[in-house]
Amino acid sequence: MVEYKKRIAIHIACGLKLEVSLIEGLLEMPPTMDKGDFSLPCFKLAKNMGMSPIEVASTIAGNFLYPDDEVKAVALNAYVNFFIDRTVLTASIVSSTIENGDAFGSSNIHLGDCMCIDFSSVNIAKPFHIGHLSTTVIGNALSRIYAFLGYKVVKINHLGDYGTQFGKLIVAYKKWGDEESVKSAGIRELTRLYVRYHDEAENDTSLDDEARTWFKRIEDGDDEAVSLFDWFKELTLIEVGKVYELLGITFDSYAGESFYSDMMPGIVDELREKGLLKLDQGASIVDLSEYNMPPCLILKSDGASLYATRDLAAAVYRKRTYDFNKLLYVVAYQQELHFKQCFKVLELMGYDWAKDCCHVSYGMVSLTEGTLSTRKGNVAYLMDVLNASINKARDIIEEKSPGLENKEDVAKQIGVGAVVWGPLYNNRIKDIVFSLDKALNFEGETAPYVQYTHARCCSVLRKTGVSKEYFKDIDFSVCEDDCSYGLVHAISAFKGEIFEAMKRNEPYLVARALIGICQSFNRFYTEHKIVDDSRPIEQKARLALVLATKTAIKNGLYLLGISAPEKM
RNA sequence: GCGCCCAUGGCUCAGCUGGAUAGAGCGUUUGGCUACGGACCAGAAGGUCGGGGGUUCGAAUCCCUCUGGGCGCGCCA
Repeated sequence: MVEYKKRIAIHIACGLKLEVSLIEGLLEMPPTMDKGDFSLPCFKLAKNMGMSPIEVASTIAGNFLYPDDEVKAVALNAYVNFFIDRTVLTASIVSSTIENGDAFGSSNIHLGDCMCIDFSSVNIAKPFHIGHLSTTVIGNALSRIYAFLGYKVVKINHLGDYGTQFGKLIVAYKKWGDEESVKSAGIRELTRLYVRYHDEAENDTSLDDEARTWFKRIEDGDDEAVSLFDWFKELTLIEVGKVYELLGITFDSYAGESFYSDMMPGIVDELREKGLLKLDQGASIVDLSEYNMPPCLILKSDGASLYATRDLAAAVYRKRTYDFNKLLYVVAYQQELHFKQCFKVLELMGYDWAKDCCHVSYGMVSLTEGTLSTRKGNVAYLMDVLNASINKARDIIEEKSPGLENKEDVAKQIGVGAVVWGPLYNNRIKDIVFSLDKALNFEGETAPYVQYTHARCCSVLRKTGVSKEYFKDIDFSVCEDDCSYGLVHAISAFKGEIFEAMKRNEPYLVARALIGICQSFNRFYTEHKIVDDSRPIEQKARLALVLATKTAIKNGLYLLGISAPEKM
């Protein structure tokens, strides 16, 4: 498709003696299929050539010649519409899809490049709730998309395992908790303790002093403090590990905030040596007023490091360790200023790779009851949501496919897919008001719909039992109808959307491309009889289309981190 | 107060560097299983693209302004 655009542009440009790139930039996708595969609006050219747009269009169309008549030009008002030979294009796209199989849509243009991605970043002793869903699934999808385009990807779970909050937790545990309850209820018990701490601390300020002391003891390596903290950390990792396993997500590194704590003095020294550090109201800052930003706080007046200090240390460490070409932070938009400041400081430190750092921000998640808050106990645990969805999937399977052999696995694949779909289907920046009903929707533009379409393709292919050998010498001229050709277009668009998704760090482009393929396919499916022994030519061509569709859907779901069951 | 972001049918959202009648899904409504999976498909109703200016042959898209909402703005992360 892209190749055709280029070639069409060359033919036009040569005829008019103009730059190819100019014409290529003007070529666009027509709004409807009856206007062809590409179109050229002639308004701008008309200005250059001193003719009316309509005259230009008919001139270009009249002079347009393409070898073997493979592409035809038709003038329509001020536009020239180009029609590619449907049989030729279908053959090219379908056969390349089938040949490439699992690699269809992939590329090696970024081979040798490295991308580090900081996402999910769970907090120790806090539950994995729906507020973490976006960073987790968007980060996972981007990891796969980049890897698909050749990148070596390093997935980092930047654990929130540092701060006074852990002192608070220890205080709460020692006052109101016990080993047994924590062992049996895990994070939920820790959360209960944490919430209680905040309730009690409202009337008792001495608690905060105790908390600070306990945190200091963690930092100083005090045995009791450290072993409690390590225990909480272990419990957390076991529990979130269950969610990651269900989601099929793995990490290459769990280096969290505490991991960088001993690198902090080095960063502070470096900032000082480079003359960036300034004392202000007792705190050490990097002044960014010149760049129209508030100062970046490096050290508190008591000398303790801050959030930004650790992120600077982490970035430097990652560059040194992985030598990335790109470092993505999948973090909510609330922290936009923080990252802008960090990246600017890195730049001022003389690191030209600061330009490779990118904050991939996304919208806030709230419940209909209001903002999520662990402290206020207003949470929806991700595991609960996933289980509700899996249960629903199981019920539907019992009803519709009682004979399915691996029901439980499939219920998980579909249930998880439905929940994960939400943040992957819309522009990242949109805020989300979480609704269980919507998360558990299995109809329309949803993951189960895509999975269903995939299973349908598999079913047809299974029924005919054809092998790879069967797909030779296919006559695609029987697939020239709008419905079939629309499907070909949808499959063809998929490849480009993967690239665009990487460029914009927007997985939803892949998800939307998938929906497009599914809608076209289901239309095709109801309009055409695919399996038909009496018409072997049609059957072969259509089955090839089915196989190509299946391949594209499978790869697309993979990129989004969603399973593609063959039966459901 | 300053800065960033958002605003498209009842709801949730697409709309590529400005281009041909603004597209989907949900919901509402009318139809379609004696072909290969109805978790599906076809049709209908429903939009002054938040308001107002401007640039342009052409604006949902770019600029200005107003309104409404979200987020951020020094010792939390």
